[in-house]
Amino acid sequence: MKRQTSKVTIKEIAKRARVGTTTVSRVLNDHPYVRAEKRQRVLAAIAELDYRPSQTARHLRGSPSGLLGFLTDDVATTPYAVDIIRGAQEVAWEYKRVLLVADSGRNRRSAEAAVDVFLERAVEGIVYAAMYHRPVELPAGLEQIPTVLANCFLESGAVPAVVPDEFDGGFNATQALIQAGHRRIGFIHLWDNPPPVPAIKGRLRGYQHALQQYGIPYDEALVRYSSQSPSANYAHTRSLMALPHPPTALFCGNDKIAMSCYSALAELKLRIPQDVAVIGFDNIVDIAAGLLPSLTTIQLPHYEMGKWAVQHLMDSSKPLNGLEQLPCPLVPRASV
Amino acid sequence: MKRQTSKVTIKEIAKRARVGTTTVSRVLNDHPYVRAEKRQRVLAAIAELDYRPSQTARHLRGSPSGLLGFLTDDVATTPYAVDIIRGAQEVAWEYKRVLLVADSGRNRRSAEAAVDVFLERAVEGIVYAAMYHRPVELPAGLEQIPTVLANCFLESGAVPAVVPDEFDGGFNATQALIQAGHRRIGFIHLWDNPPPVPAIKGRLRGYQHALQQYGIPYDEALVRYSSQSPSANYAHTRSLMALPHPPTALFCGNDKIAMSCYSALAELKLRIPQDVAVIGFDNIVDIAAGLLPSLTTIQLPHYEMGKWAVQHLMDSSKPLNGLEQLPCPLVPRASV
DNA sequence: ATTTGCTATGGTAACGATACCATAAAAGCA
DNA sequence: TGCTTTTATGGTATCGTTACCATAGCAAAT
Repeated sequence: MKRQTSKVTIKEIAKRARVGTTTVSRVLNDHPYVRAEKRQRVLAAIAELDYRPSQTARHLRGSPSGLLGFLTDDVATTPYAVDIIRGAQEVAWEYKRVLLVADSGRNRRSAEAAVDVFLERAVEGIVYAAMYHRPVELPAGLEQIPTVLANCFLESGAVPAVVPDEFDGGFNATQALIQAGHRRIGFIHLWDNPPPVPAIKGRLRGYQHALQQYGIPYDEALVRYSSQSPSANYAHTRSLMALPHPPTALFCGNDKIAMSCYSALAELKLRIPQDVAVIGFDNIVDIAAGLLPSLTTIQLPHYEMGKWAVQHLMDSSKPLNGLEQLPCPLVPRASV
Repeated sequence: MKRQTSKVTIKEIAKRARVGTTTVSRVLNDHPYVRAEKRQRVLAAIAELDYRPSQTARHLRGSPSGLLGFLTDDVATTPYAVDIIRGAQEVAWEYKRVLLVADSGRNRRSAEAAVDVFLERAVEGIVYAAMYHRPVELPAGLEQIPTVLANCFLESGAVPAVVPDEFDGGFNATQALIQAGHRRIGFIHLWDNPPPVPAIKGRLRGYQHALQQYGIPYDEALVRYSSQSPSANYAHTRSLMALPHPPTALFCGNDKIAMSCYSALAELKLRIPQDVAVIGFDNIVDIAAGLLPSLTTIQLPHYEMGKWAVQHLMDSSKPLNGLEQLPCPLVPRASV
């Protein structure tokens, strides 16, 4: 019934059930060749003593450790990036694996320390996740062990990676606006981070491609690059709407920009979506569902990337490199 | 130099350094009584073969496992609740412990399965964290092992727990408004979740206590209970401002409510903070820093709760129960 | 010169679980 | 009946590490 800090071993089970340790082991791993009656006795002893086999001993004996390392660079840029962990955890669980998480905080040395810890504990694989989509360098030590990158990638492509398909997201957003009848679509884009951030190029290309596909000429005048400051976004919105031939729809590079957009439009007495349609990016639910009217936006596949990464680790058929791009679907709400 | 999947053991180090395994072990754990010259040889061998001691073997031999379990109920209500993990991870790291995370998803059975997994791996303690502040029931199995609750608590108080001091938050918010010169302070409060949610009672009591302390009578007419829908919050704001003697400041039960508040006030042509001051709760940075003007709000101590929980687990001087309430400080921005 | 006590070193038995081997009883087959 | 499988069982070595024990050289103390 009530155990103290139970450290019951297989030997005690064996003694209590009046069998050998081997028989207990056989019951645990349901091997054949155990008489039903003895199996019962063993099971009873296990229940009575609340015994659990030690994973440590099993692993030492040769079983896989059942551990996966999850390493992240923190810097919570967008809050839902943690969904990567959720996804990873979920698939790991299906494979009866547990996640060991460490947060290296963007520091090279401490990332390598974390990898070391993982290696000492014989993790079967490592997911290295970035909190926003970007190129990374691989911490030393990761070559020794199956690794998958999530929400980041190596310039060399030498390690399998899964990232959002920014192009797809940009395309979906723009297409949604076009299909709602808009032909003049403003684009307030991000322009904060250093150059090689894929979100920048991908989303813009998606925008352009959608326009092209629907035969709408690309008009440089409708595009703005925004620092992340709300007032800048506000100003961009006003400048777009002050155009001689203003847009009837705005594609915002992320939901925060869209939020500033809303206030600018409100001040201009322009109704959403009747006068101007707005679409965001990222699906920060607190923002998107909290705005009035609620914001149609694009979902980043954080959860899916987490799942994909672990799935890829566990699949024996593992191509040792490659870049998987996951779709960024539309989340329709009321602003289009 | 380049190892394959290195499974180098202490024996190989011993052989290569021409010493006994005991000597290698002594070097690893820097025990005395190893001649400097041999120590060098051992160190060299370790470096050459890229050897790392197996934590598994160490643990089997009797060392502590170095593992802490982190169990969460998911349901990401407020996105920054993950900061609990960050805090926990950070302190765990200081104590040279690693976090094993599992996400039971609010399901009793799977929570217990997760506890089982933790127990099999001999975690030294478990943090059970809820994603919003609420009373919980303890999954079976947790009695067997040191446990700390974070952002949740047991009605019985039988297990140590750390939660936000909602009263403190409500007080700080209200006090900030009072100190800015406001005497009529509206309060749009949460009223969604089932009764015993501590955020409700605590924040209201904090509000009332601040009023009382500054000699302002509590006026029932200034308080609204809001479902979480944006339109309801919008309506509440308008109803408050339509009062014969309207408030000059609004305390919103969370940042989402504040966001709706902003649009209602904008429509009423009321400027923030000149005409009406607004304060939020939760410090959802994306919202609070994204609004125009940026939103003064209250910080929930997610990060601190994570730290406190692990700290409490690791401290040998551990009272086996009690409820720690962590302060919810003001985050001043531009809306007051 | 003998005893004591430090420094230095390596052999070996655990830790808990399982694979392998040996054994033996029971069952199938000639 | 004798012989081969099949079923059932437990002893033991092993995984990698460290604690314990034994041994031995050498210096200081008697």
